[in-house]
Amino acid sequence: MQQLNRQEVRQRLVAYSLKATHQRIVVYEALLELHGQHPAAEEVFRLLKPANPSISLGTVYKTLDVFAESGLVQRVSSEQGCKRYDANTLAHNHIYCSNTREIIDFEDPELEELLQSYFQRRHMHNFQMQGFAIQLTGNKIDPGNRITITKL
Amino acid sequence: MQQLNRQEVRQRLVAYSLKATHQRIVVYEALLELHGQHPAAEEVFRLLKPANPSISLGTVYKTLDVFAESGLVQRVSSEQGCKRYDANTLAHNHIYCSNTREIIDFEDPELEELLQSYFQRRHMHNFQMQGFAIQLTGNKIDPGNRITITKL
DNA sequence: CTCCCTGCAAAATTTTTGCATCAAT
DNA sequence: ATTGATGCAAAAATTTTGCAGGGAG
Repeated sequence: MQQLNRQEVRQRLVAYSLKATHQRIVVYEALLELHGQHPAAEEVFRLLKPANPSISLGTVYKTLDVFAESGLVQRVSSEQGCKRYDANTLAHNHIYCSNTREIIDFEDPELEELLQSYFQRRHMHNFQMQGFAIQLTGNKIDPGNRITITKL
Repeated sequence: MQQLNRQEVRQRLVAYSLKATHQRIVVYEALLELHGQHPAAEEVFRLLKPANPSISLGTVYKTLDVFAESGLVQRVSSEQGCKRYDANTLAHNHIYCSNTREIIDFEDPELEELLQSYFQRRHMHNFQMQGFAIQLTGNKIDPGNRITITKL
């Protein structure tokens, strides 16, 4: 995720027709900082609170909801039973690790292209497709290390 | 989803090393009946309760959890922030409708095969892949009708 | 008979809501 | 100045837990 300064965050909020309040700015910055972790509201709040002692948990909930509705961030599917968010609206593919319960983004342009052309050859009746995503499930061997994918 | 009688449900529970209690049987039957709806615990409970007035909501929660841990049913990813379950452990592909908030199963053997062979040509470092799933997002045009997919 | 499952109710967790006040445009 | 966002606290919704009694193997 790219690094954004205050001014850029402001502009991005405005681009999504959102009032650029201080709380919204810091919530969005927290999401950027927690990039790759797909945090729930509570986790965003915990990160924010020390530097912004006056912010309230309710506001974080409301803000994340507004962000998701506006399309500024994505709600991420999870099996954990709580709402989780991602500032990266481009990467849609996720790896679920059943060991560590992590949700890990991955991008694979070749795979996207393969699916793109596959779905172009299908016709959906009564459905307007907006996008697709792939999820891999499995286990990290070494929980402390990263997962990498290479061609054979 | 295939129709199962009591005896077959019993056998299936036992096959997953689960004691075949009356509550487990009716919870599993409810999941079969709600096939395609990916219900949360509460919805399973509502369906069950009239015919089984003595069953408790807590038991439904525990039972669904036990089912998911044993592999008898799947937890289904959702963006709704509650745990949802599916008795169909074969179909992994889902369509999310942002209009109706439905999660709709779909199977597409050709697509599975395509992905299967794709992933066989990749190597995952530090990850043991167990399976993959595709999710389509979009909108049902007519909420009252089914979605169908055909080749062009 | 034994062990695990169940019902119940309380507690914990997560999320939403109402309202007076405050701040961004 | 206006409008909508915030903080706070209460309420609602969801999920977990502890324990005494009950039922399956």
